[in-house]
Amino acid sequence: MFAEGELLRRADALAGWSIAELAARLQIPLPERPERAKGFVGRLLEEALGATAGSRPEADFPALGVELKTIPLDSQGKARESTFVTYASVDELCGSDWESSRVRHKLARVLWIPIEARPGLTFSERRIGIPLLWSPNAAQEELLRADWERLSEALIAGEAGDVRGNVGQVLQLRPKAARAEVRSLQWDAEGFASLAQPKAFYLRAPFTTSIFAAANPIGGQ
DNA sequence: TATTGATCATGC
DNA sequence: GCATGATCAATA
Repeated sequence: MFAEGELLRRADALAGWSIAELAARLQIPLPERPERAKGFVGRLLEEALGATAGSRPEADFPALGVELKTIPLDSQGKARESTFVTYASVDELCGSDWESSRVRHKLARVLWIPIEARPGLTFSERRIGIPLLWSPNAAQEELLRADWERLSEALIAGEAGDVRGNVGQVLQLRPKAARAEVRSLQWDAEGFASLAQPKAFYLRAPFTTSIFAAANPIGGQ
């Protein structure tokens, strides 16, 4: 396994490539219907950088503790989408605090790879940007912790897991399932089971935008 | 048009 | 079914 610096160097070397060019170099065919290939760009970058976890519940680079995330940015550097972090299960949140939470561990070290995005762009037109190796600063971590605690409490308290996506300043809980009617077994604080809609933590787009803005102040490229 | 809820593909 | 990777698309 290589070091963090080597990972960043490899990611830097991809900047300027388009998604189509990178796919061609890796001999990976482009999806015929891009609108149905939601995870394609993320998997392509995993492949390009040698991530090992695949679909296993691990960091993408276990030896480094680094999580790889692609993020669609528009021409102004604004994130176009929220960022999936991890599933939220009531029983796991019950005995957990922020320090030991999966959200904190997932976000402890993230290699962000911006990908040009705006409606109508093809894979040939979507270029890879300059990567950012990030850990939350004190202010960012405080925002995340406050939201995580609020959302966790709300999820645990909610009888049917009725926390909506409008709660949370930088972090939110949203449904995450193949279909809207999917329900999964959850246990509450007293150990009672119930069926609830699976939910996951997401980073709100403005927060992700601010990560790049802070790292790339006005005037920087 | 930004946000929230829903969905698509893949590998066990 | 669940966790990985996200983006689509209806709604507010």
